[in-house]
Amino acid sequence: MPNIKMIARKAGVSISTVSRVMNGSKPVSPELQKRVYDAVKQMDYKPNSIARSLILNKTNLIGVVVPDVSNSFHAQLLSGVEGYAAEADYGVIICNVYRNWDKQQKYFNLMLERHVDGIILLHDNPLEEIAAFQKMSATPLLFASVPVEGTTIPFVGIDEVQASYDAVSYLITKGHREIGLIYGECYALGKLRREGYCKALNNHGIPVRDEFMVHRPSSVEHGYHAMEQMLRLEKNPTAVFCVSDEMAVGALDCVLDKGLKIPDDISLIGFDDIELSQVVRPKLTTIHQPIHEIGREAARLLIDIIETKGKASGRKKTYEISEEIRSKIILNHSLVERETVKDHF
Amino acid sequence: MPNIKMIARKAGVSISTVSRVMNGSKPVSPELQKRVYDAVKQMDYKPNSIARSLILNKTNLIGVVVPDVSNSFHAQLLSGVEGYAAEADYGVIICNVYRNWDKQQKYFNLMLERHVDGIILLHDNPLEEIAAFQKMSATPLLFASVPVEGTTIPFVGIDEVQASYDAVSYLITKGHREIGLIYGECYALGKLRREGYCKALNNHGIPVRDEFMVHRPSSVEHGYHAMEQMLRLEKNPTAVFCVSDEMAVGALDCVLDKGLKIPDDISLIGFDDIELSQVVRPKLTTIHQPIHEIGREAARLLIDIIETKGKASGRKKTYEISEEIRSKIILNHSLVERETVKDHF
DNA sequence: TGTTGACAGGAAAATGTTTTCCTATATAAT
DNA sequence: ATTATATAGGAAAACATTTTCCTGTCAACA
Repeated sequence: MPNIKMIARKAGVSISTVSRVMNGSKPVSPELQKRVYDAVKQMDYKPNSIARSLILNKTNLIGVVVPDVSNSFHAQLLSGVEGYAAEADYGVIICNVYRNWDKQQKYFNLMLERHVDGIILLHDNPLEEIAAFQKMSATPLLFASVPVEGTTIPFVGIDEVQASYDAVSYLITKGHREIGLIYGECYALGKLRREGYCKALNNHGIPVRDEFMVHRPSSVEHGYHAMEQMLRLEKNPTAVFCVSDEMAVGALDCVLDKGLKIPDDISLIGFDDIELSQVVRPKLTTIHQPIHEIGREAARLLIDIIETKGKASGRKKTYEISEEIRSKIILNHSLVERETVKDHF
Repeated sequence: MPNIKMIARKAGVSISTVSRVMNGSKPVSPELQKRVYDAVKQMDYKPNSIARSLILNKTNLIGVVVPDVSNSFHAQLLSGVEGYAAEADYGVIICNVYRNWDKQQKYFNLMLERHVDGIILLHDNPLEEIAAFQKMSATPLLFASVPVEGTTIPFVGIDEVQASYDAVSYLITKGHREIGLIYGECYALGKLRREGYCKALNNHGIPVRDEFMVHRPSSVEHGYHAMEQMLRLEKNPTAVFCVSDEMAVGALDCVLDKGLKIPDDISLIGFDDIELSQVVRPKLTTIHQPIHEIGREAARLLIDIIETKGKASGRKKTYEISEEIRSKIILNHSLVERETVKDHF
């Protein structure tokens, strides 16, 4: 692979000139420009981004810390991130923590060593770890899809409690009054979605009943078990709100296995609108999250922060303000009616 | 962030000594070692991997070129890759070509600029592009899950024709003689799986009929349409082999929509055993690929090649041999019987 | 005692860029 | 004509490492 020195020699100019031509960082006479371009083309020169990174202190790399890439939701989000990042000439490196939060520390160190320009977090990190990280490095962080409370770290996602509220209100509108909740163990998400659930019940004068709320890790299998537990109650709910489609699918399986019909015996509503929900029979009514879009916006905002931060290294004031302004992006959710909810009057 | 110089100063030793202690590249007296370790701990020093990469000409980064990360199959494979890579201290950067093969070129350039240590390809690349790439750089390549013919590039995956053969033989064993094939547009995969299909029919004295083979891009939706087309035949097949679970799920949907029963009216068998296949009703009988494992093995083999290559830069002979030996890893597939295939005698 | 060898550790080169600093030339202004 | 100014372009520093080369000390051996 040719390097800048070889190009300089071939074009009969100095190294500086080649650099200037490549980056347009200072005017160069047309004559020399041409000589350089010719040499570049002939030798198929590509600047070594490592050397660049070293001196510019910028890697054009962002890290995505993801609980589990093989999970449909995360994969889709990741795809959104990658899409925008690629357009903006950033590379994406993935840190799959396999829902094993201990790995987090290892990955944080890795990202520090690699001098990633920014990090997108896809799960609710313990705030102490975040704080510890921020103490060590100024690398911008951003939460996507998981709104962690008690931090000023930028966020992009949807209004979780409103979305849950909408889901449950919809069930109520359809005449349901005994409404179960199956929610996940993710602290941030679980709490907010449960909050929306309770709020909806309260606003419609329906008492919140503890036995109607079951709480499991988010997965198809746990959704199944959660529903099993729910069906052991003396009186079944007529509708169940599952806080993720994964769990909803498991719950659906369980209901069918018990010989009950959906939506005739029990209505079901999910959350996320992942691919699964359209494929399952009956098709799942659910809250749609613009997952891909969340990923894209997350990348956009993060890169924005990275670049304004870079520019403003002299004048700090302006940067902080502009970051503050755009530090929370809430995208629209929607309810998509499919086949798992039925009137109940 | 502290650098090696600061550590050296703090420990009262030379830069070289710090480096030697960090890497164990040359013996250092216990006394100085301790001084260095203390300084490292106190200042929380982490070697800058960029500077390292620059001088060692090694990034510990591998690229994965993936048609579509949000696709369940690819996401799972990626997760396998990342898993092994992380253990071996490699980072994974993703190149999502969105099934848009033009982006390929852009990504190849990007990887060259970034000096990735190796690349895993997850789709059947035009061989000319590969050849062009190899002309420009010695970066090791590897195909995972897609066996491209006519190249010596290492491969990790399953025996595609045998697997298809097994699927179709299974249907035949169950008494089916009119067996449809829905296969994808991916050239390498489509060709091999079709080959297995034909071979199975031939070996059992069943004529291959053109109208029983329909050919569409691989997706749920296209699976649906493919099945629609198949059902317009004067005489329907009694069983259909879909060359991917995605298509099978679409096909299943279509059959159900037409008011037919699965497996009573039509048997269906898929390929891949992605998450979907267990969640769909009836549950899909399919060929299981060890997807995650393929990813892991791909990463393992690639990294192996990278490292032996690095070591052997002096003596080239041994490297080439050892690479040749292990350049194709075929993992075991299996047939998983679920609910979409029924006897037909 | 003098010579050889092993070996710990430092100085400096090398990696491939960008950018600062400087020089020399050309243009404009007095 | 002389000075001032802009500007094209080169030399070299800087980035954070690893590694080669060298020096000096100490032990072993003749």
